[in-house]
Amino acid sequence: MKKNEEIQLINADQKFEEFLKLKELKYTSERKLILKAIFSFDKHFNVEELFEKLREQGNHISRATIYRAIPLLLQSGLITEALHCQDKTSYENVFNREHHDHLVCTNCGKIIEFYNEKIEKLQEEVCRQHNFVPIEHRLGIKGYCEDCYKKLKK
Amino acid sequence: MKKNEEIQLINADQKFEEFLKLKELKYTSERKLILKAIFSFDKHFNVEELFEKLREQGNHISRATIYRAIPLLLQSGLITEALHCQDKTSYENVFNREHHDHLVCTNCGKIIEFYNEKIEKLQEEVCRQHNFVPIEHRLGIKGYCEDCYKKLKK
DNA sequence: ATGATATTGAGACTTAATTGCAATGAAAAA
DNA sequence: TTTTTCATTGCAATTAAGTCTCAATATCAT
Repeated sequence: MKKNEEIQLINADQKFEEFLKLKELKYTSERKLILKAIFSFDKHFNVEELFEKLREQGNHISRATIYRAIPLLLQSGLITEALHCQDKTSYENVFNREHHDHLVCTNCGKIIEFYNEKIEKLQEEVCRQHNFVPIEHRLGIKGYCEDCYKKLKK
Repeated sequence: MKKNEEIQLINADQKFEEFLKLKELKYTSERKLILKAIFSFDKHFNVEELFEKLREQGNHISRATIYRAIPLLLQSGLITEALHCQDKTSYENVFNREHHDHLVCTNCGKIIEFYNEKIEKLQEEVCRQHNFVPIEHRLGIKGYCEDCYKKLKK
């Protein structure tokens, strides 16, 4: 684990602990290990991958426990549900990362992240117009990445 | 069925037929009935609702057939997968309807549609910057609608 | 250290979605 | 119109994600 990842994990750990305390829930060793495993992914993961990763790390934690931890991690804001790419629900570690939106290539699956300040502002404006209080948003644009488009044109 | 709905159905019918012909597939009576049933929904539906609707209309069409028709309808552009609101996958009839994005209340499930020209343009710009060719996009903002926010504040 | 209670693991269960297969039906070819 | 081909259908079996139950266990406030 890289140095800065380690620091992030410690901070995430704290945040999760505070969240759990607030809800009068317990910060069990299983939950600690799950959080740690999440940080060993580059970014995206699904439940099955998380289960496998934990086993690799020598910790057998039941799927049920993982499924039960997910809503807590979502609520605490440490992860979010990722763009519904294929079949399985997948999640994204978003702790201490900037918000961003996605361009998803429907051909090769490549994901390009982007952030556009103006779009963000306009969204806030739309919410105000409808007296809507936003929590989070997700913008996904499906299409063809440069390489795939070239291939397909041939 | 209202007059304009009828006309839309006829056009959708044509579009679906063309699509199937192009793929050397058959436009069966079952597929016709499924399309008709979709048009009798205000807009959103899921497979179970579609199955029920068909039964109400006196047509017993098996779930398998419906499940097999869905990808074709998606590919033909007559429907799209709707914002993943709760558990079941739901779809949206988008034939001849203006594109729009969604505000989704996480408390009561209410969906507010909106369209913002500037956001659309900015998205196109982002795509150009990344040499990305968009097919479709989806923007969903989760949060609290006016009523629910008032209730929660109390 | 103790006790109240949240949490865990295992496996049964639920439910959405897919698949195999024999019978059927659409539509191109004759 | 009839024949022929092969996509399509319905049913039931199957898969797979996710949830639930319950006895045993672990956490944490006191």
